[in-house]
Amino acid sequence: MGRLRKKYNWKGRQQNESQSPGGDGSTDVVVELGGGEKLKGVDTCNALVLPSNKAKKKTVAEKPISKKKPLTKKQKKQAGILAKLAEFQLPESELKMLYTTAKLGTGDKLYQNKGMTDEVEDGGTAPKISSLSGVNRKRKWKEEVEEEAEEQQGEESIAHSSEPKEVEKSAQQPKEGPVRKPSQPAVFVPVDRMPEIQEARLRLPVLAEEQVIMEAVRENPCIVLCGETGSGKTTQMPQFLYEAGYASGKGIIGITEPRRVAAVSMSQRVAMEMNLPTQVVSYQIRYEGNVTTDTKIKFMTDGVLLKEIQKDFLLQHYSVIIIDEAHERSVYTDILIGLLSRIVPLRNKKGLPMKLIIMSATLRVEDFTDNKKLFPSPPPVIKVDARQFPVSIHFNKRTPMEDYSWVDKTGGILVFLTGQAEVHDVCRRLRKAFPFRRSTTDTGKEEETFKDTRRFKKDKQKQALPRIHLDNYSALPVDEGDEDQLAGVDDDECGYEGCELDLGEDEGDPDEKADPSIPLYVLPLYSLLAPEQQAKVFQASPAGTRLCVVATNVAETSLTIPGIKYVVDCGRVKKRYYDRVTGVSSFKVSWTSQASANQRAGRAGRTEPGHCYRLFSSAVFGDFSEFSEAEITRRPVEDLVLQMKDLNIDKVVNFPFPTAPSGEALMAAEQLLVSLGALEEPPRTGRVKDIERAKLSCPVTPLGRAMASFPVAPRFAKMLALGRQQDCLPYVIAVVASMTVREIFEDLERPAASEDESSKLAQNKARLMQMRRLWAGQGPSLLLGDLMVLLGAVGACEYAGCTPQFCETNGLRYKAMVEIRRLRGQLTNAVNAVCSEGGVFVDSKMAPPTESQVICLRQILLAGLGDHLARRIREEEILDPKWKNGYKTPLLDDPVFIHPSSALFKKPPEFVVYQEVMETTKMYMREGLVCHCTSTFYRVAWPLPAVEKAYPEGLDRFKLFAKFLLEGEVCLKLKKNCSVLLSNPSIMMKTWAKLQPRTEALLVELASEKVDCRDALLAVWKEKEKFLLSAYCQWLPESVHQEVAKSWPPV
DNA sequence: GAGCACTGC
Repeated sequence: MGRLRKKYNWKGRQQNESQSPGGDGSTDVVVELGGGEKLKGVDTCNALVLPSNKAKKKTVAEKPISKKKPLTKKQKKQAGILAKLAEFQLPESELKMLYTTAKLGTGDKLYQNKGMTDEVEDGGTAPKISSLSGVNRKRKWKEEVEEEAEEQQGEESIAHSSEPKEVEKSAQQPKEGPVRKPSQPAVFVPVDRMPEIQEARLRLPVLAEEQVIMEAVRENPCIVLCGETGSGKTTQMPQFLYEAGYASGKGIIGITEPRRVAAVSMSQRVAMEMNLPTQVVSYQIRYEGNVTTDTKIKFMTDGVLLKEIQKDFLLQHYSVIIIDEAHERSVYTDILIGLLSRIVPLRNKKGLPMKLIIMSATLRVEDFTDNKKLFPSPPPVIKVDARQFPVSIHFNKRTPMEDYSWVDKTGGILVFLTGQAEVHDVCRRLRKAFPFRRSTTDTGKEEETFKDTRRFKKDKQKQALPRIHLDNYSALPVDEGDEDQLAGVDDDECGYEGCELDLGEDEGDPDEKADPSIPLYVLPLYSLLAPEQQAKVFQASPAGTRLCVVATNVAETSLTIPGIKYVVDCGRVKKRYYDRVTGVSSFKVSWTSQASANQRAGRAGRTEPGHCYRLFSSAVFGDFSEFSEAEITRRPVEDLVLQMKDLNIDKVVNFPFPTAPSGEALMAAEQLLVSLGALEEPPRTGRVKDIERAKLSCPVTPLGRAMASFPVAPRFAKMLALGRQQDCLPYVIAVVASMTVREIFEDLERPAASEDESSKLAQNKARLMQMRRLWAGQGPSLLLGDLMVLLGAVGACEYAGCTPQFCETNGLRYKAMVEIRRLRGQLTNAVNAVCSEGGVFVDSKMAPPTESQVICLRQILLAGLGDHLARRIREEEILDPKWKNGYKTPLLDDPVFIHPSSALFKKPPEFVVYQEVMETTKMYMREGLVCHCTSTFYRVAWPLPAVEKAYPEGLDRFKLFAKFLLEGEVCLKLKKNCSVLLSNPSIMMKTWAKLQPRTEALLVELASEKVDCRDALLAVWKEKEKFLLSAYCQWLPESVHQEVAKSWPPV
């Protein structure tokens, strides 16, 4: 109890008690709980929602201790002063004005108005209290005002040690003006929280550790904070830092989240808790944000901060960076940590100290702490408890290997499966097993469900699955369900071998017994599901039913469904795999990790004690890997490498990755970037060792820098960089945007929820096929293959105003189209930023590309995908009947195929370029583009058919003609001189051609008579016989001049 | 002749 009083920032935590005018403590608890209940379903916060009985008890118990006891003595005194001072207090409106003027002066005054009622006793001298001496503040906070700057640079200085030395330091610090400030503050910035918020905060485990955490922050440049979901770290850590003055100077507090929704909702949540406007607690995500010059706490997605580092490597705008959800090990998070491990010491050296706080939900932090390359002296790890309710884990006695999507155990509420198809399959089986009848409620949903069942019955029969005793289900009284009976029926239906094993386990559990008696309200949930369908899981389920969400991994991290008590976990995940050698992608289902299984289980304990049913045995669980691998080790890294090169990190191998990508992956990235012209070509001569080393440290080129400024994959960035030709940029932007956004077309194969829907799906399918043909165009536009379909779809959708209706009738995914629209906007800005005279804009009425634009577009697209070329396997090469219609690629032995959904499927061209190869039932190419190229291709040296190229306009026209003339293509008589030419004819086309008198002479003469073709030349020679002679002779040694002159003109 | 989990700039 006494301990609580001494806790760091105890005053901050209790201020509501003393300040809220009418706040009487006793009712607070009730009020708070009421409020908490209201929050149900919102769950924007990991911690503050859904107070439970347990939480209630805790609060009640805690309250008299934490509040009343420590307060009475001092607080009373303060309250007296407060009251007195309040008489002189300015009205809120005037305070607001002070707020802005204060901003012009010292940062310390900035916050006075906020906590005025609370902190007035300090009067003009801002309420500065050392964040560290906060422990003792109660005793001596007034005397210690000066101690404020005590620890300015004192990474080493200890909390309460206010030795004379330190005080001296403090005296010097203020003089330094701009250099002192935010990251080593010693102020206490009051926050005016609502009483109920304050109350709720106090229950958070992380609050109990505030002192420890803040001491660690002050003493160390970097700390690691571990706390599971429910600890409150995400919402509270920024507040601790704010109160400790880390946002009082010029620097602000930055927090990165791996998802946009989290960044937005957390900023709103924290703003609400702190009673501050969103101009002060703001967010920034890819396409939007509400950051202002007043922003002090900024939530953002990790990619946003990475882009900011490109603009200002030292992140001088920030005094603290918090990396949230670091355990997820997203690539950007990993890169950020690596970069910040270098930025933080640099900032300290510069006298602009900065703090780094890495927050993780698991204790797997060795990759950060035991990595000497990353942090030579390991950062301290602070662990915080989580306010989670216990979850009983039930393992299967035996793990069925064939199929794991059982129905009999889904008495729970949240079911984890691996993919859309499974989700829909299990949904319909559950609906059948636990029919949801609308007798008690209203709406026409019953019908839907009924039809649904019928429809799937048909489906089932089609699939020749084991017989189903449908009668058993429908006859089963809704309120008399018996688990065993149902399970038995289910056994029958699925015919799973392992079905017999698990029923006994649940017998003793009264909760379980009751489960099947309630009809289930079954909802699917996965990422690609339309948002309005997704939203259903957050709405109240119909009366008399029980919510059962059948979900993929979205429910593990991205979406938190309120009120989950039971979790059923199949123990598997579908993951994307890349073959590092061939670049082929595939999806495979595999066991998940222990950490991930525990995370899934934890979803059952958010509101009350829960249960987790694992459809695998504990032995199998024991074989799971402890954690999932870091993403960076499982995917190509060319984008990351380019970003790093742009930051002048040439030797990417030496980068302090928390987990490094493989050498192969780095090498492949470097090679691709060189081939795209983003990196300088490494030397090919010299010592082998040096050559090898140089291959992994190619510096970035100017083109590479431009590419790095485009927020898309390097291949696409290259296309954008080339896009200016022939006014193609708007098209390139549209194509790149649509290739970047995944799943543009609605999945029309998915099972429908009703007959209405199913007929609609069929209709849409037919229409989409028709539209695809239309979009693919005719004649030359067919050469763009599927990209023309994309371009057509995007153009048509935009033309129609990008409405949900248009998308629905044309089989387009609305969310994807909106994303494309925003991405087009962003790319347009990015392109204009690099090349201002371009003046590109997003045209909602973009006309289809002209023929010459199509040809140009094809070349541009090929520049980014040059190595993704495939050649049709000729009749005589077919060694296996399966190779029919197959294509050969440079890197794969096996043939690849055009996907049946491709515009090119029916007329397979000789050559195609593809975006990627994905292995499903076959190796399929995605997004094909017809391709003709000149000369030979790649290391396989395939001869490629020639293609007509548009003759350039302007001076280039004459340059090109001059080149052909010199090469002997225009007048065959000149061919024999080719071998003695003083310069290579191709230099005519070089930008520096002007530097050579002979190029200039030839060009000037051709241009003077407008000679750009053979006919024009012959016409001029008729008039002027000696035309071009002297200019041509400049290209030849004198020894042949006479002979040339003799036979001039060479016709 | 079709089957793709999940994210971030």
